[in-house]
Amino acid sequence: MKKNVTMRDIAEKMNVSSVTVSKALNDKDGVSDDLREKIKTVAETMGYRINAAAKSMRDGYSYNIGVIIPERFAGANQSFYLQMYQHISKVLEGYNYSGIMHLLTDEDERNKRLPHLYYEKKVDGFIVLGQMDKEYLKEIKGMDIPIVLLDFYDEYDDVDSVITDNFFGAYELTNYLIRKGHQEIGFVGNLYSTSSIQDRFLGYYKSLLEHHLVMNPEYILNDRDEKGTYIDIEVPKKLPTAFVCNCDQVAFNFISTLKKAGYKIPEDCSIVSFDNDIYATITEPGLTTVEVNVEEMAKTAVRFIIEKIKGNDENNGRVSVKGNIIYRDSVMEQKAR
Amino acid sequence: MKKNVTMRDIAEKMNVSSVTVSKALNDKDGVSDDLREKIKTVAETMGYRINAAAKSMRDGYSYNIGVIIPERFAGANQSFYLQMYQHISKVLEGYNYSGIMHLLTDEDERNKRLPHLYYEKKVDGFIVLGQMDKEYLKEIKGMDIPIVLLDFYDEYDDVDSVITDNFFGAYELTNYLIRKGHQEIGFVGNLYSTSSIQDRFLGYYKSLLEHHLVMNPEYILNDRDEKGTYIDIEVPKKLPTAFVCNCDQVAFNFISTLKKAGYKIPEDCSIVSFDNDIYATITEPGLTTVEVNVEEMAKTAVRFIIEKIKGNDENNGRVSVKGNIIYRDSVMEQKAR
DNA sequence: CTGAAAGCGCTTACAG
DNA sequence: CTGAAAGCGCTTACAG
Repeated sequence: MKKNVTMRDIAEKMNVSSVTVSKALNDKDGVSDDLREKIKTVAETMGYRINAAAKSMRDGYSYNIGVIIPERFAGANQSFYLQMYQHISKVLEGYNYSGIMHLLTDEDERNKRLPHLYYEKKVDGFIVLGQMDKEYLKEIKGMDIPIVLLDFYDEYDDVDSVITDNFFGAYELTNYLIRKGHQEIGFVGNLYSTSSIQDRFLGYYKSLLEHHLVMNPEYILNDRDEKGTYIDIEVPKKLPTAFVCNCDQVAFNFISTLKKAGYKIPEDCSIVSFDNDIYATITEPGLTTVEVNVEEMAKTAVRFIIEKIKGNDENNGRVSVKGNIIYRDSVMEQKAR
Repeated sequence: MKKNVTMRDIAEKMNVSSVTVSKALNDKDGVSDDLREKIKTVAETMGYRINAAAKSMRDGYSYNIGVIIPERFAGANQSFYLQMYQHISKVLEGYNYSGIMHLLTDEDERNKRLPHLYYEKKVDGFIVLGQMDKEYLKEIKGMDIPIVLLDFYDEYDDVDSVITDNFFGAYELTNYLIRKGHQEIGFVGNLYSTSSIQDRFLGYYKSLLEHHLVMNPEYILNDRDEKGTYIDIEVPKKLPTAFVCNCDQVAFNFISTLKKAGYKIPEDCSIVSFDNDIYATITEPGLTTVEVNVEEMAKTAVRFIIEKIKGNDENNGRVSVKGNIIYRDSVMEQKAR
């Protein structure tokens, strides 16, 4: 098998020019159909494969997109961003692009060191996956290639971002509880920890307001410290009839705490949450939860970045992708009392 | 900010040739230290970034490695290969390489369609992550670039592979049970399903043989059908005092089955398993299990592929990476009876 | 120590 | 419909 078959090799073999070969293989005008077919056949036989580097150099695109993920979001039990990357990678293939993952270390983030992918012009744009230091983000925004933020947004609206509709998801989830007859509903999550939790809390709150239900501060439970480390959740003396938890893992922890305190789920207290990750299925009972539409988010982010690369510099702003409620057995109909 | 600063731009600005700029920036001989420093400074100021495509074309390397993962191994609850990819990607960066994930669809696998990364010469080699169809593998092996198999091996020894030491891990795990006084030890896993399970079974068996303990066929329990779908595990009338499960998830399922049958773990039956994934910690009690050394496996696979690309065509054969036993609370000392 | 020339493999703009 | 020329940005081998 010959190692490096080039267009010129094919051209020589067929006594045509390499220009004609290029046109034939790329389905461009300027070759007769007959010759085109012949060239394609010979190319196939000779095992011709295009040289991406040469093409890249010629037209100035690398056909690669960098996906920046802060390393702290890619730990052993956090597969969410890895799943997201997987979808991105898959969607990019459909555009003839490749996705290159870049794990951002805490150190590089602190020292504002941009990915080597940037310094080598190895990518045409970046999808930035996961909230990061503001100063670092500013640095990222200073690059002269397009970026799209994924699963978080910047305070300034000058850059596109694709996020889950946390607000609306929690709102729908709470509406569902209310339809099931619940009037006293708590929330579990540290409101000062992440933007997602805040939005979920506010969606929950809006639902309460809309139904003229009271938000009882004693039913707003903290689940983690400022650094994000989970803490023991303090169970109030008297329980509401339901809780909205900010994520499945916290729901899992909380249910185990409630069980130890002698409560039965969902008989004594209904629980709903967010993510539909593994914790939603291993909890007894299974959790009614909002599934994030990872695929749709990936598709949207990729579409935006490709558009920008193609030169369409329209600002898409902040786009929310709606999740779906997955119904399981953690909610019980509440009789009026 | 100027868009595309090239070496020539720097050269013109400084009244030297682009050859000199190239030498200076690449720390090659042939430039005075003084000039070198000046060039570097100017390059920095002008925001020069090397063009990977041009470099690639020149020296024939893409500085990319493809990582092929069969799509069925990258489902929502299977983050193992994604973790592995993440480590590969990280290790590659240290070699100035990038890892590009390619998800192999069942369809492409059936039709023996090679990754587009290959047809575009976009990668210098492939790490093949996860067992796949033999016919497809043959196709892969027919490519004219280096490959390394990761987490599985081929029946022929002509290609390098890096695997977990399943055999030795299960052997050590069983030895541990025996040291704890267990004499009747079962195994959970379909022996005809995957090579990993087989090897784990054989390691378990060797430990029994070495200690002159009987392998009771009634204590070898099936956990899945031929397609890999988990089935209800049939609990034997009389239990041995311990079981080696082929993975944490199965241990999780099995323990839940045993509990429902009224057994207490580890009092009535000790359990050990493999993987140290999320199931090892959510099981009550936590599982004593073998942790796969993902990082070391990634390092080894990357080292092999880079060596091969650099032209060292020494055959490394099949290399096993040892795991570590993580001790938790699923094993109880067994008093002699 | 410095630089002119050549070439990596492709594609576009232009001439015939 | 076909092809000669030029150029993308770099680096190596060679000449001075």
